[in-house]
Amino acid sequence: MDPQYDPQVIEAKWQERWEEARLFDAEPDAARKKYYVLEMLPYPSGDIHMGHVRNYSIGDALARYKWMRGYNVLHPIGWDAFGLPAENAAIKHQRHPSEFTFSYIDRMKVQLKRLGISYDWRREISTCVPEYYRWNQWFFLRMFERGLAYRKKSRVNWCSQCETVLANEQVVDGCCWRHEETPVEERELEQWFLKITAYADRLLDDMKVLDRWPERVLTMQQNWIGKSKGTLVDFRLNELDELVRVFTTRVDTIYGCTAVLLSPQHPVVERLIARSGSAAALKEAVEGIKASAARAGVDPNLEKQGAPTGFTVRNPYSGESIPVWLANFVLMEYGTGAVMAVPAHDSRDFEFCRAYGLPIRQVIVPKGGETADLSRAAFIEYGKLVNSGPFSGLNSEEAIERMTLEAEQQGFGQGTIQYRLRDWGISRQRYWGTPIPIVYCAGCGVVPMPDESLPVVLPTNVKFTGRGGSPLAEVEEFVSTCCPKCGGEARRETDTMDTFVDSSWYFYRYTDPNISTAPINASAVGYWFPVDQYIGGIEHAILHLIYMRFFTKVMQDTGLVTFPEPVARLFTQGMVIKDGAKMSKSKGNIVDPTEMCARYGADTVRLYMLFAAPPERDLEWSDAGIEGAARFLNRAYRLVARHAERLAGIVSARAQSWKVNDLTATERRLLRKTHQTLRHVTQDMEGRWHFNTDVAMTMELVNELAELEAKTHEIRAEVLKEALEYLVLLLSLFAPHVADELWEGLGHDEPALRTVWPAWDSQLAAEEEIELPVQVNGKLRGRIHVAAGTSEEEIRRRARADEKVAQHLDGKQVVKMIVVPGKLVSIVTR
RNA sequence: GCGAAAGUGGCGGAAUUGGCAGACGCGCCAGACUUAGGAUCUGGUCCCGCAAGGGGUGGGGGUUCGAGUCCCCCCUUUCGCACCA
Repeated sequence: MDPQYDPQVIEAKWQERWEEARLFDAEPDAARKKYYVLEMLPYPSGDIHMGHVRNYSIGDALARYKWMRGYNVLHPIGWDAFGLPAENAAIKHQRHPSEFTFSYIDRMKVQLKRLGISYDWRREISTCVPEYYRWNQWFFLRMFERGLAYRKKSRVNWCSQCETVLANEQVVDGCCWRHEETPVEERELEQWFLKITAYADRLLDDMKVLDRWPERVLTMQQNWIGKSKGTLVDFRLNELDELVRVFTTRVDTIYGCTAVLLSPQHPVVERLIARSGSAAALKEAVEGIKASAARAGVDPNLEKQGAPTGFTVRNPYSGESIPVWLANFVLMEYGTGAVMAVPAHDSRDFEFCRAYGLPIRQVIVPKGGETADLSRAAFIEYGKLVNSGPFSGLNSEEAIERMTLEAEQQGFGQGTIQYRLRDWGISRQRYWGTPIPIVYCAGCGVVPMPDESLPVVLPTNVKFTGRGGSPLAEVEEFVSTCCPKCGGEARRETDTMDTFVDSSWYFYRYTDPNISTAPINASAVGYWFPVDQYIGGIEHAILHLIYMRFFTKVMQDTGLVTFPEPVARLFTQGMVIKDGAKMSKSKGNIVDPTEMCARYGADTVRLYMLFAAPPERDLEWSDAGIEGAARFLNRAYRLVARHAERLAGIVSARAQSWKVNDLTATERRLLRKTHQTLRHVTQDMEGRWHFNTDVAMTMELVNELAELEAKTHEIRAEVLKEALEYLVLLLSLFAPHVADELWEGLGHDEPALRTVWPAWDSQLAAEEEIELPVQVNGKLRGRIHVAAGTSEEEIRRRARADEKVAQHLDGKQVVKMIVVPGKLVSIVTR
């Protein structure tokens, strides 16, 4: 074989061979155990980036390992192909988004293939083709039938950059998730929603199945769903016949309520203005609070502001009359849009009431009997009730129960559960997405398209003006249609679906990507599911990863699947950063993987991605670092190549056939390192996933081999071959092309992937001579060398006898001597 | 503010259960080969000290024969949530 390492030649050769051999094609096979490795599908933005490379390098190492462990491995890839960037490019260049999308897919596919990831390319899918998105429509219709897809007018988040609505999950810090500088605006729009809230409890409960998901992701989802148990209480207005309903989790504090606070958007506010003696002033106050509430949405440190309405309500428990105020921090979207202010026991109310001089009245005292200092802050913990009429003396927990019951019996309130989670708004006023299969008929109203009529195909003759509004609304042939029910004139829905719908079920489609009679093939899903390992970025913790779970639950309810959760194990990898910041065009700190592949080869880039940091942490790109990876592969290649020809015909000694005593000291040393490395990597692949240490150990093995090269004559060919073969197999997880080249050089016809992953021999891996450090009073004073299995008594004797140790023991009395087998000896003196 | 994770050489990082801190790689220093080197190879490289020795894992305290690792307090960074009533 070529003594020089030429990654470009080698990588082209093996990519071709793998493809010819259909090496990564997987078909269901009941006789074999399956393993489904999934990486998040990329958006075809035009170029792959280092984040992709990292993601796929991790997945590929796992997939290749599982193949060699005898699994039938499904490892697919596809394209999240609908979306705004293509449409924006279309507007800019006056070409169709599909042109961009497909040319970008072609281009990224070339780049992706250049990496040599073990994908079954036959299963590739693109979400923007009618054969795929018709099933989005199909799912929508199933949800519509079940009342899970519904239409309502509501205040929604509008991104002026995207020119469309965003779901709540897509708003980050008051700004658009794609445009971090663009604050979302509020608009009133008729929108389609998916009723994810109906699944809130199941999304929470089923987390117990997700025991191999990162705790962090589950916590984030839990917080997002935000379940809280509380009480609704009606306060009657004294001045007019209206109720103001509040939600509280602390009804036990209600005797300390000194005001009721309204969101400026609360519907009762209009009626208060109408009945107010100073309507103009009140109206002005409302507008002022509205404005400051809007700012509060963006600036969390904004001071609490409010204004009295001049109206009062009656506390249904105490009968007391208390004032009604407007407050900028009361959210219309959560609870009822009104809260009871208990300044003594809620820090926000405390801040508010103190600012406006409203009374602060303590009704809870600490359980232990100590006093709570209410001059600086509220006492917000549970405690014992005081000054609370008949409930005085109760503990908070008990009081909440009793007082809620009281409200129910008296008819002025009830126990309830509130969620922070809101329904998923999926309407987008854009073109490049799945048409919503609905028509509006003057006679029949909102009419779903029948299944047989699917797909509702995106028309192609669209003008991309960039003027905003749904482009489909401008396409008369699309909009005007017949009502499927009565045949009369009707108009089509012109919004398209959020692209997160596409990615909510794509991983099912991989199991049979071309099935045209149903969204998924139940028997293929039955074989391959659940996804054994999903790998992707943490940024989808509460976007994609919650939508996906929701979809599966709907699929379970419609009988499509039989399980509640699609992904058994999730891994979230860290970002690739440069100069301390995420790589981005705007920062100009992008390192192009394709360029790196051209310079160093894909194996080097991939190896570096795995070596530079443990996978869950952020990885700082280093130009010098990748040089190191390249050097290592060079060294490894040349090392194996030097011996390949001589060893090609030799049959390797699989470890078991050797008796340890048959080996020369040099052979023993070589095989020890070999099997130690094999042990480390194997154990790590089974769960810990610190690939950086796996690569480091493999480097150590190469270093050991290089060091022993001078003594090659002391190593039998079969032994050297075993060591080199195992080295190559280890390498094949991280740098598969060069590994296959070397594997072939060592005399194998089949790629390394077709080999059974070797088992380490614990006898060979064991150290026979152990160096034990000896501490005297906690300080390292000497080292002794003993054979493995030396008795403790002998170790004690040897430790004392060590010259340096003896010096430190001189004239002292040994109080204690601790021998930790295999670790150290610790002597304590007086 | 709340929650989580993290803090180790000049840098990325290692130390799986409380047991030799700094594996592996980068960088740097010295040397070899060379017309040349940003190639390759050899040696060195936590700090102070000629050495013996001493110090050292964000800071302070504690438990222990022994702490990067466990406990308490504090600081910093990153991420998530942020008036959720």
